[in-house]
Amino acid sequence: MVKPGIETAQGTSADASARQRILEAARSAFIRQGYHGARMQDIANNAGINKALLHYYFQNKENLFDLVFQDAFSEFLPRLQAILSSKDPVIDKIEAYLGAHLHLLQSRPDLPLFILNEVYRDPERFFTKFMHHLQGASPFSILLEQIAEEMEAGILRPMNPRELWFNVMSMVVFPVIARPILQKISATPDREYVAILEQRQQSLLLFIRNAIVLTERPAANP
Amino acid sequence: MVKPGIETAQGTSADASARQRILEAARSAFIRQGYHGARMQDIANNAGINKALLHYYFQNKENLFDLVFQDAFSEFLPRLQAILSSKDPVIDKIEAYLGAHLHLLQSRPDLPLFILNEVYRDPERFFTKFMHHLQGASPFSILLEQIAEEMEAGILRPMNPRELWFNVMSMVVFPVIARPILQKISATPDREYVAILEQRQQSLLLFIRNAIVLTERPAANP
DNA sequence: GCCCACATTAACCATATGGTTAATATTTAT
DNA sequence: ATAAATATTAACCATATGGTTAATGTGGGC
Repeated sequence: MVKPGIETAQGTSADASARQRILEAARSAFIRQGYHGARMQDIANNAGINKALLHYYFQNKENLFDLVFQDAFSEFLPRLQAILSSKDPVIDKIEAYLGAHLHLLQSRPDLPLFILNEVYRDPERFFTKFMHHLQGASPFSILLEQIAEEMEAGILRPMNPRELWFNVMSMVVFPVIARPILQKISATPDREYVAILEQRQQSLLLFIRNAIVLTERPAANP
Repeated sequence: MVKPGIETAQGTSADASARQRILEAARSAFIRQGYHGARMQDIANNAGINKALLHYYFQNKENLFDLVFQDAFSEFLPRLQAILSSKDPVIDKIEAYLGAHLHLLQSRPDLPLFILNEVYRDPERFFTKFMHHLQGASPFSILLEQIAEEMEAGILRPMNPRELWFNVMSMVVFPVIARPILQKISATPDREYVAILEQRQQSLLLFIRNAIVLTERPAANP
């Protein structure tokens, strides 16, 4: 009856099934109900196992949550950093970013709110536990410099580089997390909202390009 | 010992003090911790009263929450609707909207996440309980038509009117609710982030104008 | 066949939590 | 002054909740 140590990786193939089912149930619960809203009992039920087995594998709620969160979070930040680390011009990076992040959001639309809530629940904890690796000359700092350079070179309209990037991220993420409200107040049918999200890479790129590119201004779509 | 009926308004002036303190403590608790995270005991303590008095005035947690939420929500939606109902050109409406919403967010930066979470907690409940009044030819539908008209008139670049509006709202709200993350990954000092938010009405208007206005394209700031 | 490590469970436990009761203050109207 | 109405409290209560214990299964190596 020796308990496994603090969980870090997948575990052996033998326990993959139960352990995996627990993790999936936990993910679903935490993402949909938040940390406080999620119930260990529900997670156990949905995983088809006893509640004690939860603690056998994952010690306690917080630990289980951390694993789920770590998983979700690492699905988002590293991908973006990879894109931003290329040598392409800013507008190309933006295009790549739009594709990548919008694609991710298509399959995991609930991740952003999940992450935001955890940040607000305990900012200190979040930064020390999940963002400790992010510091120094991160891809973002590099991108900001690159934006500034292209502005001086007359390629991009002058503005605060940070704001430019905030704008881009905002337009990518917000329509997904605020979908229920936006859809309601704009009286948009489900189908049209889906259609908008699906072709958003193009329309957003156009919007952004018009907003920021100085030379070679393309007209709108036909 | 007659209990008050379901709470609707302020109550008499006599009980304003205790009742008001409770409401403020509740608002603080719910907004910061969410519905599930907030504790009735904490609310009572912070209001400096007994827990039983909570139920004397507000029956139960859900009811208390609803009052707080109703309050918060009505601080946001009606204001916007008022702005959108004017007869001004789209770009002017956008400017007014930017000013109003950014100003509101300056003083209540935690409202959006609060609202979003409630929507996700129980969408049905949210729509039936708090958005029942919103239907038919709402200010938003009218705005969308107006946008479409100005596009046909060659004033605005052609695009999906809904998307245009989603973009505007996104860029207003998201940098506020995602501030902790955005600030961290972009390594922005507190002071600069505040500065950005404070002058955002101008920079955003410029950004949006460049993105959507066809004729009379102003250059960037000097 | 049997030991041993791992997996799984039923039954518990302590506490937190939303909510109630019945009694006591305090204010208000007459 | 006094009675009615309102405000406020201490003590409870039922249940939900995260977590533990001790026993039982179960599969593989020898």
